[in-house]
Amino acid sequence: MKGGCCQHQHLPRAIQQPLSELTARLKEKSRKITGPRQAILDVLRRHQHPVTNKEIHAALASEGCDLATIYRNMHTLAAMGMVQRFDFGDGIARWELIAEGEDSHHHHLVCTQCSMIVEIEDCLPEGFEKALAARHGFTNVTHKLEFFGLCNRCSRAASTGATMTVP
Amino acid sequence: MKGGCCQHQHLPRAIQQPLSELTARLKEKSRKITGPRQAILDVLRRHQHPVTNKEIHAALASEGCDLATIYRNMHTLAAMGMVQRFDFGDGIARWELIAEGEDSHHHHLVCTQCSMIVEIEDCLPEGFEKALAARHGFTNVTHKLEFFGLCNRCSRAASTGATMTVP
DNA sequence: AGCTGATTTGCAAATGGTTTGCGTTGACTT
DNA sequence: AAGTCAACGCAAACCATTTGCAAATCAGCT
Ligand SMILES: [Mn+2]
Ligand SMILES: [Mn+2]
Ligand SMILES: [Zn+2]
Ligand SMILES: [Zn+2]
Repeated sequence: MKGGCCQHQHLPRAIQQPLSELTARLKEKSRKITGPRQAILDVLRRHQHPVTNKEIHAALASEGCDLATIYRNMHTLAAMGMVQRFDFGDGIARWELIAEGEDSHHHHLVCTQCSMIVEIEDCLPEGFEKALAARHGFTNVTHKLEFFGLCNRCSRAASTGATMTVP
Repeated sequence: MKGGCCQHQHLPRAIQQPLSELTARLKEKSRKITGPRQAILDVLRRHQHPVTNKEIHAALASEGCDLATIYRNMHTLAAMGMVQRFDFGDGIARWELIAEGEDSHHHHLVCTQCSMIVEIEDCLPEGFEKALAARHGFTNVTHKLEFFGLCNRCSRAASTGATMTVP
């Protein structure tokens, strides 16, 4: 196992954006810069992987706010194009901050055992989606793609029959 | 618009299996052949696209059963490998019958306007998933991939500014 | 700094899909 | 035909998410 506290892979997608830059984007769209809003953005800013509303809520230490406020803000931020929603098929929304003007489209590789997440930059081959759209007469075609499997640690644990410990 | 009542694309995936063959599979796995079970399988048998539990429930005409029974049976059938679950990101489970021994892995192209579904046989290029797994030290990697866009009819309606009528 | 009005929040209740407890029914074995 | 246990119906519970409403807060203006 190579270096660090955990073997989570941190490919920093949205390069750490200063909070000030994020609130500036709020102001541009004439949204109020409230306490909960800043706190939520600050949590997102510090996460490299998609986080659930509940996780955001838990991460709000002192400056906590109501869960409903988080749900409402994620909608607002998504409509503003500041966050992107991901679905891993468990019916729970996950969110990731989007850097200004960034092409946020990407995918993930999720360990079905320990929930470790790896950011994936690979995507469908060039033209794949376009050809598919043309073939079936569709327009504005996008896709959702997520990978699932056993991470290094979990597959080793499974093969040795060791008792799993969720990190 | 080429022939037929609707332009839904029916690429018959699970070739119409006789109900008797389906119940036989139940018997093999020593599961009781009940009324609800047969009715559910019969509904699935007649659908070419993923259906929700609610849709199955509605399709059960006279021989109706409780919604809870459908939920329980879908779990059972999934565990037996007779149905496969699909997720379109709206938090609603959708199910499709799997032919005996069939490789059920496939994807869909969904119209975000009218919910029309097209079955897609294309998949990731050979080796794509394997390479990704190797690169990140994962094993048993699978993926979920669904496409979304505007179908022919809906994109035409959108461009002409016509009032939409959901078929 | 104080006033004002629209936005945002907290709280609690409502939703909607899904799960579960429990007593009863009924499919299948003997 | 009788016994057994899976499966069912019904109602309540669960859980993520949404929503109504009154109170609090932010932003712009005097
Ligand atoms: Mn990501
Ligand atoms: Mn299908
Ligand atoms: Zn893992
Ligand atoms: Zn359509």
